[in-house]
Amino acid sequence: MRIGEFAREAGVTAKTVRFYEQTGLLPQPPRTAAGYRDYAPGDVERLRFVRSAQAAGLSLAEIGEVLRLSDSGQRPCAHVRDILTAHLEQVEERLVELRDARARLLRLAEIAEATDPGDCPPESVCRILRNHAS
Amino acid sequence: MRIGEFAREAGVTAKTVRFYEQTGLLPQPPRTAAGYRDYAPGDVERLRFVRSAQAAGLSLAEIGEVLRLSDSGQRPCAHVRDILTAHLEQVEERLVELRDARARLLRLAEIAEATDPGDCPPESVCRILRNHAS
DNA sequence: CTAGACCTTCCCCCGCACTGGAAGGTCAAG
DNA sequence: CTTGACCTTCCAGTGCGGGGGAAGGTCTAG
Repeated sequence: MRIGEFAREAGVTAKTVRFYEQTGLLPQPPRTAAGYRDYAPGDVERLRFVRSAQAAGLSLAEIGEVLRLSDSGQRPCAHVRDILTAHLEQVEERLVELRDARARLLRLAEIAEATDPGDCPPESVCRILRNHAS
Repeated sequence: MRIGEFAREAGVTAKTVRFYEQTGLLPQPPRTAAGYRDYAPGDVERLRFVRSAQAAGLSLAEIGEVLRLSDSGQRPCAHVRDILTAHLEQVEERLVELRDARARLLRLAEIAEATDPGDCPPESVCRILRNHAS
């Protein structure tokens, strides 16, 4: 199986596969006589794992840690649990920030509705956006 | 007023001020005989405007558009409203994504709780993270 | 035999908003 | 006179996850 088909099987590009190999997420596969990468059908699972871990919000570095643990024969379960917990906290924090941002934007939109361009003193850039930094 | 004080007045660094000048957000100020940037006290308002607009979620590019409109004598109100509306939509979308991500993480955490390392077949990397991409 | 689809390595580039550091000039206080 | 705080320009790097494209080799169908 050459790199194009291998990549398609997991829904990524050949570029991405080479990149993952370069960063150590995928091992270097054997090569054909012509120098082409030659993957076994079963190799796709590891690539798919990378994608689902990514979909769960893990960074490539974190995925690399999990893979290295697994490759060294350990069960990465505990480490995975830690990572998931940390990510959950980050997501919660980000949700709070985003809700704040939404509240700010709604407040500004309200001000924008109530603002007549004629009211704006010409010396300021934009009344709507002013002085709401706090 | 030299750049350090000017920057402090708005809560940024001198580096940032130079960067804003370089990207066209701030005009080039006059220089002293020694080549130092020389700001008038009133110049701080524009810098503060940049920071509050940024706090409202606008990118520097968007802030630049608003400033250019304002500098050309136009009222940027309508444009500002458009930008705010677009940002509100982006924030809503992002909130949906994050809520999905949280749900995924909670599901995975549940699986992690219920998983005994002994149950994991050695040939897969990590059962917790597998096959939950959808 | 040739077109075109695929593969290789290589190096640089994207966005975003800065930040770090080198090498040098300037100014006020002690 | 020296120290140290400040300023100047210029170049390069950060993090993240790849993407663009050149220059060249290989394979397969018609």
